[in-house]
Amino acid sequence: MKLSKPRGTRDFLPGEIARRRYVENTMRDVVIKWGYNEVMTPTFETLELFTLKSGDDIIGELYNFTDKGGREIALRPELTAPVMRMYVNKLQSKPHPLKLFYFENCFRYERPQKGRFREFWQFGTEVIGSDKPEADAEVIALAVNILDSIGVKGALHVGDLRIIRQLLSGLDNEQQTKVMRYVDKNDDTGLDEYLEEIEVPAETRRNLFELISLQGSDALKKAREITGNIPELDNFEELLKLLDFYGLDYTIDFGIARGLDYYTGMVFEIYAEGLGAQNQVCGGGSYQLIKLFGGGEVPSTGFGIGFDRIMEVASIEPEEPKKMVVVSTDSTRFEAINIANRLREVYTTHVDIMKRNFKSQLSFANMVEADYAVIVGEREIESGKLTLKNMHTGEQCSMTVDEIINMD
RNA sequence: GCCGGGGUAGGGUAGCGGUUAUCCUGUAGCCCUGUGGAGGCUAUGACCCGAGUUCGAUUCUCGGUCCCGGCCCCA
Repeated sequence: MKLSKPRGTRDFLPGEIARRRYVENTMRDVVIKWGYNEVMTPTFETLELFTLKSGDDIIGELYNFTDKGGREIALRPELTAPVMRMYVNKLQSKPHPLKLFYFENCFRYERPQKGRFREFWQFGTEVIGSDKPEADAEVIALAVNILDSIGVKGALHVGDLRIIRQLLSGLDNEQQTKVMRYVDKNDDTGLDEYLEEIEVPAETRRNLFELISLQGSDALKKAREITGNIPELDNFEELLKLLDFYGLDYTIDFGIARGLDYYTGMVFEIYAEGLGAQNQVCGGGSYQLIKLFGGGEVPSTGFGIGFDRIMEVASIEPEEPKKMVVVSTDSTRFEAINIANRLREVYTTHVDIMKRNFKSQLSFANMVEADYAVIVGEREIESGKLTLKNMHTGEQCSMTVDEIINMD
């Protein structure tokens, strides 16, 4: 009987995982250069960590279970909450800003489809301790930089929830959240009905609809016409100046709500082409979670990149190291092992472990697309010079092991 | 959670109410223990699962499951 893997999970075969590691390492190099430090949190956490910010509704999307000690546990669906929990537990007394990054697998009980799996990988960063536009701008620039480094071009959309919130300041928190939810879903009809239901004045309603439809270059100006000169807009304008300075192309978009999440200020999303319905490859913003988790009033800002989606559109390929196959005869098998070990100082090297004959070993070299076959026969052992066969051209020459190791 | 389309060896496929289930490819071995890519031979290996209809189901029906795509939500 054949076993199958659970739904929404994947096996990564040799070539794929090599590509994934290469892209991962490229991204890693970028964030490290920007001064971010990697952190790692547990694969599972207490269920409460995730329900605290999102409510019990989120349980439907979680892999959760009761452990043998009766504890309610969930596999992490994302990493911002765990990292914030870790911060509150361990990092509050470190110098700020704290600049952290992570690359981990996450789990969500959802219907799998293109670019969506039940186990998926997120690459993300969190900056803790600054609510200044400089921090927001750096985080956005970093996200774009990372995508650039792996050859992904995306459309960057930037907004700020404080402006909508300002407009809705007459509503209580729960009502605001509900409004944001409709905005996030682009459900204009539902939104209108809800605003009607909670008796929002007609003018506010009009303004809200206008604000969330604002997109593009004159959006800021128009927003000012709607809300007046509020400090939130000054702040946003400062952010945009910084983004200009970073040389980023962006679209102002007050329609980004990320309403189900915990964002409170700047929000941004990056969309890539060629991914169908799941075209959002990066999402982030600034938020307040630390107080909720028992820490101080510390602002933070960050983003998550959907690594699996990135892999669909990343356009960089790893460089293969030179590959050698040591070919021996029955009488030189032991010497072949020694020689392979020497070659491994520099090259990826195979030696026969199937007791194959000479010809088959050469055939194997061909199959694995080796660059060179290093022939170790009795003649070579006697003369001390090995036969180096270039598998691409078929040319052969005699060289010592040391010469082969140093040939580049 | 909702709506479509699918599932035959490792990969790609043909077929059909009764076949030894087709072909290509892959892999392993041999022809061939000192020179790869070709060829020949051999081996390997499949009807997603369950129930129903039927004398008989891989084929028809239903349910499940998994994959693919869309909605929703997100990454």
